[in-house]
Amino acid sequence: MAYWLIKSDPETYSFDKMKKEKKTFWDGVRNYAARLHLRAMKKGDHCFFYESMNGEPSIVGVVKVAKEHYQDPTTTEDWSCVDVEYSEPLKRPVTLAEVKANKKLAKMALVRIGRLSVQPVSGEEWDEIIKMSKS
DNA sequence: GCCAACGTTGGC
DNA sequence: GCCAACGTTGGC
Repeated sequence: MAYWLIKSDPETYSFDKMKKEKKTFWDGVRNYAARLHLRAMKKGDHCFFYESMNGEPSIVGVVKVAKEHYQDPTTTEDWSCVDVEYSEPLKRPVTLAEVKANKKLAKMALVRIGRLSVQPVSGEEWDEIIKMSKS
């Protein structure tokens, strides 16, 4: 079981929309590092859903990988997408500011390489963020 | 709306 | 194959 973090601009695709639709395909990744991570995802892996650029950037919920990577249907070029399904919201959102303020999370890709739209999360980081969301 | 950081492109 | 320049992203 691996953990990931996927970012979305809520104007494009919000967690609320995800909740209503239950499932979506995660397309539009046009970055080699992100593509590498997409292709490493396995069915059943858990992902944090991160919303950027709308008020306070935050991790808002959890989704699961429903289908492993396949050709992104929105392009004929060599890009991948995956299917993800709604799992559960966090008890409360964990903001980027909180992640940055937590020393245990200083190594997270979210902090170090903010622009990466699909990134791996370690088990420790996952647990820590879940813990923060419950406090 | 500005600016910093990163990724990509293209010239050499 | 390196590196500078440019474009884009995203936080503030």
